[in-house]
Amino acid sequence: VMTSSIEYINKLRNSGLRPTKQRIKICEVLFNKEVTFHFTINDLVKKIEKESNEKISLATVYNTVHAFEKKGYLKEIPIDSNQSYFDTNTSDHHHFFDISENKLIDLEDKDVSPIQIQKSIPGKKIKSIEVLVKLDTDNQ
Amino acid sequence: VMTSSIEYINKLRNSGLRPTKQRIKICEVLFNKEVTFHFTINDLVKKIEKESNEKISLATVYNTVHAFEKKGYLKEIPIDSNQSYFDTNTSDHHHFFDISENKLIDLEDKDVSPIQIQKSIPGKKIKSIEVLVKLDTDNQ
DNA sequence: AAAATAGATTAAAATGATTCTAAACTGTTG
DNA sequence: CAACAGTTTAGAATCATTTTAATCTATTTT
Repeated sequence: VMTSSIEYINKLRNSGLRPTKQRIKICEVLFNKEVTFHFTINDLVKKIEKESNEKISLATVYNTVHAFEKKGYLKEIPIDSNQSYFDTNTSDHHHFFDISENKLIDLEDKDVSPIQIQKSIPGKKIKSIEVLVKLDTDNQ
Repeated sequence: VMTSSIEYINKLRNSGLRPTKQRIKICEVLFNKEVTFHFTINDLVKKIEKESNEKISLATVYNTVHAFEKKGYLKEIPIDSNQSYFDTNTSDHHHFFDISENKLIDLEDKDVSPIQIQKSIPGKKIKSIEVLVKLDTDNQ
């Protein structure tokens, strides 16, 4: 899916985010793909450096990723780690986490039986349900 | 459940861990309760300071918690956060995470419908399945 | 179209959780 | 008791992330 930067500019403006050079570049790296993917901030910085000549400050990458997350263009995936993982696939779905390779793999909704929670806490409502299936090498 | 330190000494010895003064104290703080609970390293340090007069080095607390986790006496719960959460309840169960209060709540096995994963990855086997249900304040 | 302003970017410093280091200490074994 | 391996410790180091405060830029106002 080749998306022209005009579309990103509109997307950003419509979200109340100024379409800066840096944000447009980050949109291109994140969303100008036919496939969704998982990344850490560190991965993203490397991807940006690789796919463009301009250097973007680390603080800007953090700011932008958080802004995009807040707008719902990215999802953060909680993993047992001290690093944040993000997903450009913002649809409702769960994950495998391959421990030996430190890699996330999407589980489609059809791959996981529907989850029902029979307990509720007064005054609280469910915001999300996330399943993380950890995988290990199978040396049987 | 009042457990005497003799039992912890045996538990530690049987696990190949030397029963040091510090480890026994940490056992008392973690396991000498009729209820299980969740904690961060920071919580635990405060608990130790409160429940005893001896000061334990932060490095020792980290070492011991990781040693206990490896032995299966503690479980780490992955949360979207930069802090590690641990659980003294090592049985198979899932969690609520109350976002506004930053607090974990146990879900009993009966509270969650059985989860089946229909996808498999060659050469990998499932090590764990964890459900995290995020809760938000219900201001309807 | 220039001026004003609100928002964004930046490098560098600060923070905070966690890990490492290397020296002193202690439980265990012979 | 001596010797050894495993532990503890304070403090330094590390690493991801956030903050700071100055500079810059997109948008709005004039």
